Formats: sequence, structure tokens, C-alpha cells
Amino acid sequence: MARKREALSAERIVQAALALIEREGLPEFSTRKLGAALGCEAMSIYHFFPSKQHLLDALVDRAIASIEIPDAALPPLERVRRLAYAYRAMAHRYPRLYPLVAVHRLNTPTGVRFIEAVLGMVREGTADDESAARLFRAVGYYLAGAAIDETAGYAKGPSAAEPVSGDFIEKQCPLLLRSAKYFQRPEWDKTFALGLEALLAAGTRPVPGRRRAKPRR
Amino acid sequence: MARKREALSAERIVQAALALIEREGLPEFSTRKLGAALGCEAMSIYHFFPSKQHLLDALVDRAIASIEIPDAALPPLERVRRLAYAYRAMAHRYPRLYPLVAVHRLNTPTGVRFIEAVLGMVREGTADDESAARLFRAVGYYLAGAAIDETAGYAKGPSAAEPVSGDFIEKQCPLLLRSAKYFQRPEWDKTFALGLEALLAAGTRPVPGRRRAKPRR
DNA sequence: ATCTTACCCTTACACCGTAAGATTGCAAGC
DNA sequence: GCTTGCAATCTTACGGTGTAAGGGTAAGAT
Repeated sequence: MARKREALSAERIVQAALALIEREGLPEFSTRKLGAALGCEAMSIYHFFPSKQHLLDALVDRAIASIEIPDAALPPLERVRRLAYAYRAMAHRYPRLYPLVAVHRLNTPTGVRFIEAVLGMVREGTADDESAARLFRAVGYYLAGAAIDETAGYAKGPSAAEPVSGDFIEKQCPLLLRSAKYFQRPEWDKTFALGLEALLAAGTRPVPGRRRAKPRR
Repeated sequence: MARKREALSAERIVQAALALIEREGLPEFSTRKLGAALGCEAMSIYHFFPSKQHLLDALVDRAIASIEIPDAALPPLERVRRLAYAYRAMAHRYPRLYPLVAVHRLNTPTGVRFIEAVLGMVREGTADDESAARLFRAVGYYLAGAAIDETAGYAKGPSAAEPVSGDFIEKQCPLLLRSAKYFQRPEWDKTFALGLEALLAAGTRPVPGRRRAKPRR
């Protein structure tokens, strides 16, 4: 009543939706609540987005587009590495939205453009198309899994069961108890880097090699 | 009307729910439809599960419990490798349910028991607790990402946008076009193995080592 | 014969996405 | 100034959802 209501727009709706999701979580996100946050009725949103799914598409697009593409002047391997960190940073920027991003279809214009760009980057650091494709895929797996776990892992996912007590873990899970400190947030960076470097190193070398390098002749 | 209605039970509900989800997908899964599939009313389910979320918990538990634990007599590294494949097999056994498994909370009794078992397995193949914890984590990332992608990736996730045309890809995405064949289903095994072996090799060696192995003495 | 309990159903409520259409406000043409 | 037209917004309503509350019924215990 004090301030005049600001006009609706696709941009404003997207912003409000992102904020609402990060504030209350994806399951709580509804067109009616978004309308309330925007100061309008739910149906007004449909003038800008033909369906809730279209709006969610726009949010995912926004998230993907927010991934910073590393400087083309950098060495290929370094570019891929930085892109991996940029992807992870995106997930941490939209932690409640991210699980949707991870599962979202990628064969959309934005999706394939992104894939093409990344493939180009990876290709420069590998010997041939096949290595590039497989490295892209393997690193992609790792990134998606890490981002899922860091944003929705262990204690955050949905479940009706009450969390297990520290007591239970202390008595029944000696290994988990000893490992717990390496699972804490301050350790995430190091663990993430460890796996990423292993994949990058293996992917940019000609062949993984079993046991130790056995010269073929 | 022909056959007498079979009595309800938690087991029968779980079975029907798993079948329904794999047949119609998670978003289509509702208590009413499950009731219809069971030949009872939706509310009858609540006599065995206090909420839909509790039922979903049971489904996830079932999936986790279906992961085959490798023979303890095998060498540690081989056990971990087989467990990785067993996890992946679980995802492919419940492809429509799996995205929920990936995001589901793990600090439940079944969850921590599973983690403890896996940690024990990994620990036998590593030098210390820290290596075990980090390898567990990194491989877990990779597994979750790979399983998500193989069950819900590229063309399967939700989206309102129409899939991009082959024409668009042909004209705008030369790299994606050349890489496409390595993304096909027959190539999944090889790509999966490639990344997994890279992580296992790096995790079971004392230190990732930069450039090449530099003996400490 | 009565009571208890387990099982299943009926009804109802608040919430959801959205189809259909009414209403408002403003800008352009006369 | 008045009319027309269109874009933005709201109203109403429908069929779906999860589930709270309570009713009925049949089998077994006492």
C-alpha cells in the first residue's frame, strides 16, 4: 500500500523465483507463493511464461548461463579445470535449485550450445575426438555427482526418517566416526580437487595404463 | 471381480509402488494411482506407511539394500570396483526411481550402515583413514553423477522446451556431432570404466603425484 | 457374548497447476 | 474527447494432490 506495485516482467519473475527457491526450497515453490512474493496473482505469471515448467526452464537456463567461461588464452587443461570449478560454483550459487539443474534435460538450445563450448575446450587438451568425448563425459559425471552431494547430500535430502543419532554412529560405525572429519565442509575443496585432478590427468594422457606402465614392446 | 482381492501388506505396497514408478515415472506416482494399482483406496496405504514420504523412504531403502556386496575374499581394490558396478547396476534396475535415490538423505539407519560397509571395504585398499574417506567420497561423486546421467541424462530430464533438431546440431555443433557416437548407450560401459579406473588408481596410490612419480627418498 | 484390534474405506480440507474468460489501464487513431 | 484495441492482470473454477479425522467390519481374545 505504501509503495506502488512494480510492473511484472519475465526478468522480475525469474529473479523472484530464484530468490524464493533459495529461501524456501524447491518443493515449497509454487506459482501461488511466487505470486504472493511478487504482489500479484498466480495467473499473472502465465502472461510471461506459458507454464510453470517453462519458468523452471528459464531458471535452469539462467543457472547454466551463469557459469563463467574461462579465458581462451589459458592453456587447455587449465581452462577445463577452471570450468569445472565454475560449474561447481554455480551449484553453490543456487544450492536449492541445483538438484533440478542436475536432472534437467540438456537437449535444449542453451544446453547444446553449452555442451558444444565445453567440448571445444576439452578437445584442445586431448589427442582426438574420442578422448575428448570420454573425458567430457567422465568429468561431467564427477561434477554432477559432487555438486549434488555438496548441495543436497547426506543430511539435506528428503526423508521422513529421523536422522540417526550420534550415539548410534559412535557405537555402530567406527569407520564413519573416524572418517567424519574428512566429510566436513572445510574438507570439500581438497576432496573435490583430488578426484578432479585424477580424472583430468587420466583423460589428458594417452591411456590410463593398468597396474603400472607396461611398454607394449 | 474375478479373483478375490489379495490382502494388503507393506511388501505388496512396496512392490506395486516400484512397478508403478518404473512404468509411469516418479512425477506420475501418487497415492491414489498406487491405490488403483493395488485395488484399494489411497488411504488404505496409510495403515502401513504413515506418509507418502515414509513409503518413498522404504523404496529407497529397498534400492540401496539391493546393491550386491562383493565377496570379502576378493582383493580390496577389486571389491571396491565391483561395488561400484553393483551400485551402477542398482541405478539401472530402478532407472525412474534412481534420481530420488541420488538426492535422498543418507543419514538413516540403512544409509549409515551402507556407508560404514563401503568405508570398510575402501579402507582395506588404502594407506590410512584420510585416503579412504576421500576416495570413498570422490568415487561416490562419480558414481552418483554417472548413474544420474545414465538414467536421467541428456534427453530424459524434465523440460517444456522442444528438443533441439538434428538440423540445428548439424549446423551449429560440429564437435557435438562428431562426439555423439561416443555418447551412445553402447559406449557407456567403456566411458564409465575409464573414469572409475582413473579414480581408483589415483586413490589407492599414496599420493596423486604431479607430473610423474617422484620417490620420496 | 462382549471387547479389542487390525484393516480398510468415506468424507473432507487445503493446496496445487492451469483453462477460460472478465476486467483494467493505457496508447493510438480519429 | 472519444473510441478502439491490445497488453497486463485478476477471478473463477476444475481436476488433481497428500492426508487428517473418523467410520465400519471382521477376526480373534476374553
